[in-house]
Amino acid sequence: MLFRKKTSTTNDENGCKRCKCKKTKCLKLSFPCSYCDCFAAGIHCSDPCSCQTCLNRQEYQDNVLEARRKIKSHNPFAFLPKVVQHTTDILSNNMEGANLTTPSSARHKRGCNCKRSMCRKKYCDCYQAKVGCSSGCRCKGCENAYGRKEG
DNA sequence: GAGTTTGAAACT
DNA sequence: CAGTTTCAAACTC
Ligand SMILES: [Zn+2]
Ligand SMILES: [Zn+2]
Ligand SMILES: [Zn+2]
Ligand SMILES: [Zn+2]
Ligand SMILES: [Zn+2]
Ligand SMILES: [Zn+2]
Repeated sequence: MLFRKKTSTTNDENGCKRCKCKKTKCLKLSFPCSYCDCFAAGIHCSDPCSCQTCLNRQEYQDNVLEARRKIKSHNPFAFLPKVVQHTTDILSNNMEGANLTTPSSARHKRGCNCKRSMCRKKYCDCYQAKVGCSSGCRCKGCENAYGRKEG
């Protein structure tokens, strides 16, 4: 087993996320889209990351924790260490539970809101997760290959 | 690799 | 809560 060349931009199977953040210092959330995936995953940036002025590192854990606290203050579910909850609908495509979701579904992730991609590309969180869209989605013209939203 | 498109996080 | 801004990833070339 030699080191594999990482030509792909997707995360490695080992958990490396390989972000490329520039303005957020890797201290903002992301599910996978938007902002830093490393920070959202609760891990520090690693070698393969191409981020600039990264603060998501052990040396700056003070900043990391501060950023986490700030986000948690608004979203208690945002960064719980152990995502024991049903992580949502989006991964299971079922919303009957529908309880919890305290403030405003907090970590939200309840469904996509695609307008132009028609849920046919990874811009759509549902498609990225390989699940069909559900009633929780507000997509328009849904064409999710894993299942269209009812309607 | 540079440039465009996209939708969610963050902000107001 | 809704509208706008900001942002990095997905995508295209
Ligand atoms: Zn980052
Ligand atoms: Zn990173
Ligand atoms: Zn980083
Ligand atoms: Zn979608
Ligand atoms: Zn969806
Ligand atoms: Zn959809």
